[in-house]
This record gives sequence, C-alpha cells and structure tokens, in this order.
Amino acid sequence: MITATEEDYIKAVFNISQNERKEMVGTNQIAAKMQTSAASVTDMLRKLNAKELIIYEKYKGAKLSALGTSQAMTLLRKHRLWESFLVYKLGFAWDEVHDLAEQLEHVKSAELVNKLDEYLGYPKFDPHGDPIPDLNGTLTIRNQVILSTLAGSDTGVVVGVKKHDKQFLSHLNKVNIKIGAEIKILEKYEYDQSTKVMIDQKNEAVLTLAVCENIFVKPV
Amino acid sequence: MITATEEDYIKAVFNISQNERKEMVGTNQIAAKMQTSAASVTDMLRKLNAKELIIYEKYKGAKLSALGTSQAMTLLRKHRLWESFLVYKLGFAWDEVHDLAEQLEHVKSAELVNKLDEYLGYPKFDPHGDPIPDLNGTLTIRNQVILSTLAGSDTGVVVGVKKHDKQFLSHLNKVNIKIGAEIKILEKYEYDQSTKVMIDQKNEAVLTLAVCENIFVKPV
DNA sequence: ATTAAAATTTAGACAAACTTAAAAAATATG
DNA sequence: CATATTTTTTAAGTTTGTCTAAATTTTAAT
Ligand SMILES: [Mn+2]
Ligand SMILES: [Mn+2]
Ligand SMILES: [Mn+2]
Ligand SMILES: [Mn+2]
Repeated sequence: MITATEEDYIKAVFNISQNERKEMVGTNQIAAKMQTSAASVTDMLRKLNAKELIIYEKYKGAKLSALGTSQAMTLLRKHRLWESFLVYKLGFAWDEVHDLAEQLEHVKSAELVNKLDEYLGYPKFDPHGDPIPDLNGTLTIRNQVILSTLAGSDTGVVVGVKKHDKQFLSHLNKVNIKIGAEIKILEKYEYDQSTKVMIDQKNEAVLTLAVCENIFVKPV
Repeated sequence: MITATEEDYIKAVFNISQNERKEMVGTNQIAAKMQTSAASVTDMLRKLNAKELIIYEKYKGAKLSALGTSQAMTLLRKHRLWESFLVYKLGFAWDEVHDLAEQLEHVKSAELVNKLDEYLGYPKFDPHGDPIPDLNGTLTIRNQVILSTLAGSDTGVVVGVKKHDKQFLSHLNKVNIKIGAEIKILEKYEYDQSTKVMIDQKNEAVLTLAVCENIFVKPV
C-alpha cells in the first residue's frame, strides 16, 4: 500500500532526476518541488527507502529503485491520461488541468485508468506534449530539441513544454504558442538573449530566454 | 476547508437520516456505516459540530445543519455524476462504480463537476436510479414505492435500488433485474415472505423479502 | 588547511484520524 | 423502581505527515 503523498514524492524524485539529468536527487530539491520542509523530506526518504521504492543514503541523496520507477510510470500514466480527458473531452484549457490531475492521479483503480485510456483512443501524448506511458510503462520517444537551441532562420514545430505551471502556459496562450504551432527563428538578440520569431507564419513575437528554454520543438 | 473524511461523515449522517426517516442519528449507526469505532465517531461529531456542519449534543445524537445539508448535496451530486460517467461513458457495470465514486467525489473543483454534468447531458438520475442534485442542490422527486409493498398481480417498473453494495447489485444482475425492468407480482408466499414475479414478461423468479425491500418501482 | 556557507539530519512537537479499554449515561426489563 | 443492557463518551496511545529549531555533515572559498 502506497499513500497519495508517497506517490507525489516518488514523482518528484523522478521529475527532478529527469530535468536535471542526474541520478541522485537532493533533499532540498525535493523540498522545493513538494513545497515542504527539508526535515519532512528526510523523514519521507527514510520511509520510501524502507519500502524499497527508492535507494537512499544519508547525506548522499535519493534515486528511484526499479520498483519506484514503475510506480512513477504508473502515476505519470494516470496523471497524463486524466489531463487528456479533461482537455480533449471536458473542454478544459491546457493551463487549467494540472492541479486537477494532481488529485485525480491518486484514485486507486487499474481498471479505471485502462478504461479511460481506451475511451480516449489510446493517446500517445498529453495536452502538454508529454508522452503517456503505456500499460507496460513504456514511453514514446520523440525527436525534439529545446527551442532556444535553434539558430537563425531555423524552423520548428512545438511538440511540448518543459514547465506546466499556469503562469507559463497562460503566457504562451497570449503569444499564440500552442502544441503544433510552427515557430521560425527570425533573429537572436545577443544583448538580452531574446529571440524574434514568426509563429504560424502570421504572428511575430519576441520571446525571452526564460520562455525559449521551456519549449520543445521538432526541427523541420 | 473540509477534509475527505469529514465529507464522508456528513454523507453518512445524511444517508442514515434519510433511510431511517428520523432527524437525529446515533453514534453507533454512524460507526457502522463508516466502518470505524464509536469513539472515532464521537471525536468527529465534536469536530463537525465545532465547524457548524452538524448540530450535535452529547448522548443525543447528530443532525445536519443547513450548511451541512448543502455540503451533503454537493457531495451527492459529485458522487452520482461520477457514477454516471463511469457507467454511461466508460462502460463500467452498475455494481462496479460505487467504490470508485467514493474516491472521485472528493476531488476538489466546482468547475470539474459542472463540466462533467454538461458532458453527460445533465442527467437527472444516476445508474442506480438515485436523483442527482442540480447546481442548487435540488433533487428531482419521483413517484416510487418499495417493491415489497406491491400486492398480487400489481406491476411496477424498476426505478432505483436502496442498497448499493456489489453483492446486492450482482444478485440483481443474476435475476435480470435492472433499471427500467418491468416486474409483475405473480404470487406472494406467506410462509417465508418470498414473492414469485415475472420480469420483463420473460423471466420468472422468486425474490426474497431481503431483495424486494431494497428495490424501488414506479407502479403501472 | 581553515573557515565560512550550504545542505542535510536530528530532536521535539503538533494535528488528524484511528485504535482499545474503561467509565459514564441512557434505555430497557423484571 | 432497581437492575441489567445498550449506547456513548473519555482516556490513553498509534500512525502519517507536517512543522521549527538546533546539530551535524558536506561543500565551497579564502
Ligand atoms: Mn498528486
Ligand atoms: Mn501534462
Ligand atoms: Mn467518499
Ligand atoms: Mn449511486
């Protein structure tokens, strides 16, 4: 038996590990993501270690065990399928669904998530472009790069976002960037590292580095 | 802020009060429904009273306040809309959805439940025939009687069930009783209070009192 | 190599929801 | 009406997840 809180910690370890591209995750990083104290994290790491969901050594940090990774995949699958349902079926916007999925993902039932998957037609990606793990926990790998790595006159199609907070996604809405949008680099300004782009051959916009660093594109 | 557990207690008080047709609900009754100890119930009643969700006096029992009743309605609405979604959209059977809805009902979001209501086409009744409260908490009243009150050669259409446990509903599946089924009383046996019935003018069955007491029918 | 700073753990405490066992109050019975 | 039974409450303790403050370990900087 794994609690909802334990599930969220497992997911936090997985996400940080992916984003930072390193195995071992530190106590403070987890505390920041979980919006809790470092002391609470230490307690939880000890418990998750005892349950063999993570491998943890005092002062060294934590990484997911095989069991923990499979749990993380199950949770990601649920989270992303619920987000897909909320957007594709109920008509929510992509910047409104994260907190809801954060709750729905903890509903206990393998049957439910599989029925949901079927109902949605087995989607491969969620509304933010994140891959949805299949029943075996396998993720679809996609050819993608960070928008900020494109050079002048390169073009890419938006396939995903790195951050999922409402503030960031609402900003993208304002400049007409959504999944599937075509972005052509017009000019990169050295001075403040901002970039002038053309979106869907219609809208011109200047994007700061903070924005370009968090958008995944498929180069065309 | 009301916790999921508090919500379940509120619902228990509401349900018991409805079923037993009396205002004041006792500690032991709640303990039985919540599958917990009487001591835990006393603790919770005190807390709910402090939050003004119920009116409670030591040794006297509890009843819902106006605030508590509105909370109960909101929760019933969520529970029944989720059950409707699970059956009408995801294809679950009516005896598989109660425990799932018991979890889903606690997801915090007014927006979500209203979007769900719209998506389902504003159903008035859930898969068990229970009325779904509307946005204002109003229940559709229906002309119904308990099957066991019908006399010989009377006929009724099944509109609901009083119990929702899997055991009972699965039994109804076995004898082909579902919402909308037509039941004609053929003979009532004095000896063991069982009843011979004709279901949908096709299947003959003998129903015990334990079954007839928990089926709502609309007389025809 | 010391020392300063940052990261992490320990200690002690709290709230929520639960448990069992004992005490008290209410109700039923002869 | 006195007593037995049932119902309810109190008391004491557990688990989960949280907190703050203090101590310790690791890492970074002179
Ligand atoms: Mn979550
Ligand atoms: Mn997502
Ligand atoms: Mn519930
Ligand atoms: Mn129902």
